[in-house]
Amino acid sequence: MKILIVDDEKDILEFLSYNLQKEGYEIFRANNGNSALKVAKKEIPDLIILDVMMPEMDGIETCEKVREIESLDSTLILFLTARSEEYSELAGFSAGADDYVTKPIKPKLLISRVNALLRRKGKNKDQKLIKIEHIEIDKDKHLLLHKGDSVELARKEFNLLYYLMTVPGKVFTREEIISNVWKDTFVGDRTIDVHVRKIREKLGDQYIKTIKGVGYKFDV
Amino acid sequence: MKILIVDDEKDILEFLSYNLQKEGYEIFRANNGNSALKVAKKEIPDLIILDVMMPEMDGIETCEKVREIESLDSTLILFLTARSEEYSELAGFSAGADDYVTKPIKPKLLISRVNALLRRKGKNKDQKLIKIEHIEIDKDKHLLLHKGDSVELARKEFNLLYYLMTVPGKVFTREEIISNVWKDTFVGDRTIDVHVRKIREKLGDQYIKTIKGVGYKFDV
DNA sequence: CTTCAATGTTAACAAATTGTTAAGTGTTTT
DNA sequence: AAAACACTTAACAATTTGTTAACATTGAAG
Repeated sequence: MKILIVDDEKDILEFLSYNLQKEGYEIFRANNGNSALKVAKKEIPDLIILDVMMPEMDGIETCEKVREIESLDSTLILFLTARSEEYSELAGFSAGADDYVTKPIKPKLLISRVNALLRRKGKNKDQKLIKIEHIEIDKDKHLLLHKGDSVELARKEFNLLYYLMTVPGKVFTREEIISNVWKDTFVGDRTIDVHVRKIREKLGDQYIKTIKGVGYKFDV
Repeated sequence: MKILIVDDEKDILEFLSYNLQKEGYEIFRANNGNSALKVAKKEIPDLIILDVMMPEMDGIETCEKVREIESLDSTLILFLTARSEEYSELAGFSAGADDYVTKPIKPKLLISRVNALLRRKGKNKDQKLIKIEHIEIDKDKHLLLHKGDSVELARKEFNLLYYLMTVPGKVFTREEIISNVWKDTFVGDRTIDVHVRKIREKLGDQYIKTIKGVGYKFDV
């Protein structure tokens, strides 16, 4: 698993490299947007960790450019941002980010987010059982456990939730959701909302988060 | 272990009976295809040794008819054939044969083949016993125990329940069920429902659970 | 703080899926 | 040969699921 870390501060670059290397990831670094794009094209990383605040080309802009590169369309992007910065979370997501971590960085949190994001790509590729904190979903058994209790979901609700959980933290656009959960049938936008609502009714509101203008994501 | 030997030559019938009886098998005989079918239906042998070349109904035809009899679906069939005969090995196997021995018969070879075939059948015996809580199912003995009481299921009902119990909790789609329990015959969707209903009638409703839009699963 | 597009909510309706019964056919047992 | 049993299907009932329309609410941008 390759991770490209992009930050203009050497200390942070060091710090993140060290922590993620310990987890067994192969690390590449860049200290500005242009260099990041060059390395990314060459190495095709599985994940890019992007500092939002950088001189010249900032994280948002870099993200947008990455998203225009076809060979990188399965690469995930995670933003680092200071809580105080004027960049809104929304701007990041609508630029195509999959997740977001605020500075100051807590290594354990970051690593768990990175692991969650990359869950699908490694040996767990076709994993049909996903556990995230106190939520457990088993596709084969069509079973959803919430804090130990079994929760019954209808087929579409189940498939939708399962799809969101395949990459926790990642924002799925409506387009992605429709093409994956509905395959070939065409349905209106409100249909997704209704299903999301039904899942929230049964599981609680906190798990499926709406990113207005972008899509939905599963997060604990 | 019961073996039915079918040949129109009395000498061969004698010869084989003698040799296999020595091995401890219970032997039945028939000197033509029709008589073979009659005996087989009554005795349900574990193995049928069939001469391919017989007057009236030949071995291939007899084999095909045996394969149509449901109560004989776990019976093995071994063909005897002269090397010079025009019957191809392929024809035998596609009729549903499990093994093939050419004449002239070498007793040692035949016995070792018979032992091998029946050992394999016997071996599966142990693997085909599944216990889940207070339900116990034994495929070879065709036996189902529910809280210590024996419950009688018809063949298809039994096979269906057994199949669901091979992976408790897993949801099996109708497709999976049909291709595994019905093999090559094509039946309507309602057929599965009816069998499920009959099992529920005898065992109680709680064990086979319907996952609407997905399939059925066994769960305690 | 107002505006407006995006999303949330509800209830009604449509569609899909499964359950049930009974009847026909074939097989096994008596 | 009759009776009992097993299997399948058709027809219909019951239930669940999926979708939409209509309207309410939200929240980001100006």
